Amino acid sequence: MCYIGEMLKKQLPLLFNTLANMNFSSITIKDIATALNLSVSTVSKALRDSYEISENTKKLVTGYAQEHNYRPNPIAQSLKQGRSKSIGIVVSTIENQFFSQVINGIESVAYENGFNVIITQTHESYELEVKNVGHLTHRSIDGLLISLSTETKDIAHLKTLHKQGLPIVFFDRVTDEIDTHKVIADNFKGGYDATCHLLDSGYKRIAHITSPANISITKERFAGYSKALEEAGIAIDDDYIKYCPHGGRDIGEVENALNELLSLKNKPDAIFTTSDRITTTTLMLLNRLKIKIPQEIALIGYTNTTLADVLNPSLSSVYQPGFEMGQKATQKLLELILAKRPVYEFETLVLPTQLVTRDSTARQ
Amino acid sequence: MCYIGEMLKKQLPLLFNTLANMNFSSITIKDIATALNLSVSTVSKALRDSYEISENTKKLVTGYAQEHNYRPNPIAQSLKQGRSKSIGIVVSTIENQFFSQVINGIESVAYENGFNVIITQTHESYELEVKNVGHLTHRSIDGLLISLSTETKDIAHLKTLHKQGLPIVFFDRVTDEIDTHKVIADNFKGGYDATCHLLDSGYKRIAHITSPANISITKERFAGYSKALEEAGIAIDDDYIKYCPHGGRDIGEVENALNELLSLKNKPDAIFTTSDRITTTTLMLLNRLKIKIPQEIALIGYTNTTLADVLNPSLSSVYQPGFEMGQKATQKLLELILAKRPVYEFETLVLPTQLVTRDSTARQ
DNA sequence: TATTTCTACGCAAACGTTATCGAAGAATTT
DNA sequence: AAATTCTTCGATAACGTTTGCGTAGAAATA
Repeated sequence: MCYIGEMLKKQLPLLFNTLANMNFSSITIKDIATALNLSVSTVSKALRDSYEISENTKKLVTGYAQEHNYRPNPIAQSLKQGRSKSIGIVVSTIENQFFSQVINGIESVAYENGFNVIITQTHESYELEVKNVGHLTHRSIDGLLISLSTETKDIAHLKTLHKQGLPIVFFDRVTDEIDTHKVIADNFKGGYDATCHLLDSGYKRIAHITSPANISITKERFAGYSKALEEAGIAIDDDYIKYCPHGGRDIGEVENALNELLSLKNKPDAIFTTSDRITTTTLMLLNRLKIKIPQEIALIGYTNTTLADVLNPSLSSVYQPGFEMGQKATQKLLELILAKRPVYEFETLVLPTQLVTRDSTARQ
Repeated sequence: MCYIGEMLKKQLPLLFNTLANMNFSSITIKDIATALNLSVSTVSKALRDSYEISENTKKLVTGYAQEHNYRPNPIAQSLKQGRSKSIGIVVSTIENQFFSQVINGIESVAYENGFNVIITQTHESYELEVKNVGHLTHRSIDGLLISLSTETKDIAHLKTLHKQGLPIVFFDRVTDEIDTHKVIADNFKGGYDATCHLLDSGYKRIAHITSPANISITKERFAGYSKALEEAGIAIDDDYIKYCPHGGRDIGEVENALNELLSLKNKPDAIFTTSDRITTTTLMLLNRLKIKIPQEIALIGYTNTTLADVLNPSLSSVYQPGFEMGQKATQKLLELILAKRPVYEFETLVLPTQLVTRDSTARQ
């Protein structure tokens, strides 16, 4: 029909390319081919340094490519090769500094290996987790890094993918039901150390506000807490254990837990909290209630905020190596992705936590 | 060659699909076509509800598709349509709560409209900014949301893309040199309000620790600071203005700024800081130096940390509507992306900041 | 010189879509 | 009954790559 239009299109491919379909990846292999009077396959092979191509034409092609800033279209490559060179991440929320540190670790390793990352957030919702995982896999990720949401009890959505062969590495909140690499902090020791520290500082009625019991970190940290109490000859009091259904996502659930603790006949003299949000929210609520820390109640908790030092009072905390966790998890995932043959040997890396004692647990 | 292998491949496409090329997007249009004895084009049109297809076959196809959980391969769609339904984000670091709040706003709007996001971080490095923008555009993003790094002075890398027609929306740290939509906080008013508050509280020697002068937010906030002082009849003292080259990325630069202020003959009695990192680092350093806040020096700063209330002392701050900024910026970007014809009318949205006064600026 | 092996390149198919066009048969109009 | 229009579908090309295979000519061997 529009002959002149077609003519122009042939002569000015670049112009029309940018104006028409908004694709900014400059020139294509085809452009190079026509410019150098070669076939696309020759150009492709030259760029990939194939033995089939002479040194002369290789130089010709790579020269022209560099000059015109050629970069292969990753979408086309993904389609052809069936892999996208990108990995999916599922965390509860990046507003949590622990997770943003993990993500920084992930990125550092991923970028180094030519992979890019796609970050999704569950906001502690099972439904969103399923949805995100679905989105990610349909965007053709090569592998998945996931920390389960607090709501997640059924992991069928992940089992299916795992069976289909999608490389998955769990970090932080893991599951026993899938056999693959996992990277976690030493949650048992974190809970144990925190509780021991409280005991050593003279506290005896130690409460525990934590995430739902179904997620791994809750159980592991609780186990450490229990062990420390047991060693000190103190019985576990169920009244002292409070669970926040959403891991502290809502202030209300922490408020309820705290109120229940404060209305006990035998009020706790110390609280050990897990999860960043629960910890900082508890601190805020205690301050709001004008309850002196640590004089009336001591507080120690898991948190990765860089502000622990400058909180009121400065907050004793269990710090997790988030950045390192991200790095390690990504390394293990890349091992799976790049493996020539199926991997059947999996390991669980346990990274040390760090107890930092500050004013909120000062000895009375 | 391997006839039996080929036979199997035809009969068990799904199995081989998953085992061979690791693509998990279940079945393809072709699978549906062969299963229903239709052509691929018919199936494609049926799925897209084309008028060319009878209701009968439409039902047949969509039924089969649902049953077998068909989902179009987004990679193939991207390649075909020249757009990827994804938008790129460039921020300094997601560890900064302000930016993670912005990102949450971005995601909320993007997902609602079927777009996914790719987040990249500059860590305040110009080099990384250029690199990230390059990566993003070559991954065929449909649009870009960017807050410039503190190091960025030359924006040639963005000008080129903008000229080529890539939809770009700036937020937070913007530039005059590119005419497009921008979403910023009312930085002038933020600086003005903060300074007025200090003046009202009786402080007179007000220092200012801020980001490099080349980025927009620095200038705007400084203008507000200046205006407030001017109205109060106080001359601007250059000795009181300190710039942190990396916006507080390194403790050292904040430490230098603070030391210089503290060694002045006429020490400031209050400090107004910009940027989350500078603010919290200043607080930490003052505490470390055992300088009483606000008795010796008052402190107010830009920060979006949810912990301002519970810092020691609780921190007066200028809060920016991060989530809303992300939402607005994404809405404007989607307008550009989805526009039928080129857009030439651009606007700059200015969102109100919120001054929250707390103990760190209490009246003396 | 006649045959074989290299060397260096092009053809064509494929990845999963979408879109243009042509066409067979049915339904409608003249 | 003949001509036209609808309806419904399929063949084909295209997006930008990669790759197996075929092959022309040069080089090496017999």
